[in-house]
Amino acid sequence: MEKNDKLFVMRHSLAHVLAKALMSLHPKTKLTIGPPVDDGFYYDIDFDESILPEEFPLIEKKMREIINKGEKFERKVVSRKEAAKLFEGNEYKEELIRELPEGEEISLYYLGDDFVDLCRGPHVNSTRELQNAAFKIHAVNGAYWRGNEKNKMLQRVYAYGYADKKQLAEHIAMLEEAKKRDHRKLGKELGLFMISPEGPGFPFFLPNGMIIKNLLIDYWRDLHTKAGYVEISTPIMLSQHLWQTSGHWDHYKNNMYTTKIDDTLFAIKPMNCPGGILVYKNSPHSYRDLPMRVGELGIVHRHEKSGELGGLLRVRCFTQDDAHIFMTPAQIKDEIKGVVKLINEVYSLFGFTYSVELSTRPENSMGSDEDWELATDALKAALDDLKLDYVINEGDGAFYGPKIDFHLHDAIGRTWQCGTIQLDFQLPLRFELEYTGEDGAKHRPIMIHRVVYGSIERFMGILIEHFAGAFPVWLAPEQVRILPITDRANDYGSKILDELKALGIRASLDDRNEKVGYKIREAASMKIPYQIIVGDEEVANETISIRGRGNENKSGLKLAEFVERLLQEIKSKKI
RNA sequence: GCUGGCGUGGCUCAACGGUAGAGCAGCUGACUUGUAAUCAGCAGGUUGUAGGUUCGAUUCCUAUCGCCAGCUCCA
Repeated sequence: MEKNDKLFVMRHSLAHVLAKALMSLHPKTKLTIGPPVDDGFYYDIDFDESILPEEFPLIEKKMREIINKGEKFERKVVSRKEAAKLFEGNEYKEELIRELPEGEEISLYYLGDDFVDLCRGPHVNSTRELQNAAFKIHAVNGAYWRGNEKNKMLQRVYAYGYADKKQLAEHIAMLEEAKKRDHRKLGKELGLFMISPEGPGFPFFLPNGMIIKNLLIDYWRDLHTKAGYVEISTPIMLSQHLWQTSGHWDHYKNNMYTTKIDDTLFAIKPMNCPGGILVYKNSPHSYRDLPMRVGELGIVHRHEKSGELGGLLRVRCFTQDDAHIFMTPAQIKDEIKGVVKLINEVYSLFGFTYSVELSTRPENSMGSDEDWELATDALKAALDDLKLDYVINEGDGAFYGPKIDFHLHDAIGRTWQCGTIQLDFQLPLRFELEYTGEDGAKHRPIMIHRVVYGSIERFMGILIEHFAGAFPVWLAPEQVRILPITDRANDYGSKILDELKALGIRASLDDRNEKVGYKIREAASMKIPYQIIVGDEEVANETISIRGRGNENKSGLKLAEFVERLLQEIKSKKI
């Protein structure tokens, strides 16, 4: 949504209508801000009583009344003094006015003669232009003033907002559809994973989910071996001393689980890097060894706040498909490009669309300005070289360096950081890493921390929603199910099963005494890519009938023909 | 962690101050079936947990745990 385009202006105007409606229903409300968002608009208010969902229709009715009156939006430029006087007693607006840069015009927008808001605009001329607009208040949530958890929590009233009823209905229908592909629901239905109340945020992989996880890992290993990576494994728990050296103790302690062994404090690793660094330090290195690309499927634990957990997308224990690259400064750009290409290859394989963000230095960080600048520039240069579109996320980097993040979308359009490439000058310094250069002198290597999947858990969550549980054949926990029509075909089915299994195909035989319709229904609801149906006819002719996802229906096939096609699909990782 | 909502058998849902009900799944039996649910029977919960109010609580109140949405934070 472009700023100032029609939809944006409409939503923004509706936000003012919402504010006016809220003010008229609750005169003690203090208005703060109310911008348009991707699917509508919201308004943040400070009001002592809770706005409850029961009230939504009432608010909507009030909004409709305002719209039907055809009230005018009128812009008025005022002095700082006048603005301050007008909003006296509203500390939020006072703060906003105070922070407006000297010399900037302060504009107000009146809506009718009894409502005014501090606003840059633009707006429609009259609410008459909103006659066709369709909106629906759908939530009220807490939100900190200016997004800072130290500030007061306000009430954010959210509404969907579209140009007309049809578009609104489509959006709501889309959300309903999206619920069906929620990975938590599918994870349960398809037997992929579970999370027990005995371990909030600690996912269990069930047999079907484990098949997918292992396949993702197999693919990852293959890809990385080809890309010149080696693999290590480092301990899940290491001494406090190590985390003090790495800086995690100062910057990340609140998220770390610790335990005492004898008299020494240990921490369960929240990140794999310090372990990887100990491996690097285990032996001397020459410039000839660099770049060294060292991968690790590391299980990390982080104490995320309880309210932040959600399915597989945000957990407290996850497997990072991590790797650390140790290199010379001259190698930075090529290495970053190499990783970007790797990530792109993987995401393309699954048909994901993703967005790229470059995150810069956060407040609570370590290292010198020069290093940060150098690192940030190197990341930018690599992205520019590859001509990738990206947005800059100011202050969102890791405490040890800037990063490039790759964001994937879930079913309801939320984005989740998965892949990330982080450049790090700090840890090599703290751990005094070195290599011997061509000149015979010691030099300090630079590190890249990078993940492709991000975490296998989160990636799988996205994957489940992306495919709505209907995984590509190469990933499907069960690839083929054989359904005999009567028990006269059971032996034939069993023979087919043996042949498929011998080829490494994940197949099963449903020889229960049920009608074929029942078996089909069950196999289809498990989203199994192919069903082989065999009855008297197939037994007599030594053929098979297949049912593929997507209504494919063929009979009189030879098993060999089908197998050939199946193996091809698996090998090519067709989606 | 914060704000709001929710928490009934494996799953989906009903009842809502007066001894918890259905469908699916499960088990048993019958049926041998041709492309998305064959029929019958049986079994299964004291309503997240702990208190409280009440003659009586799944239903009301308090605390607590968990889940969901959003905020904050993050792979």
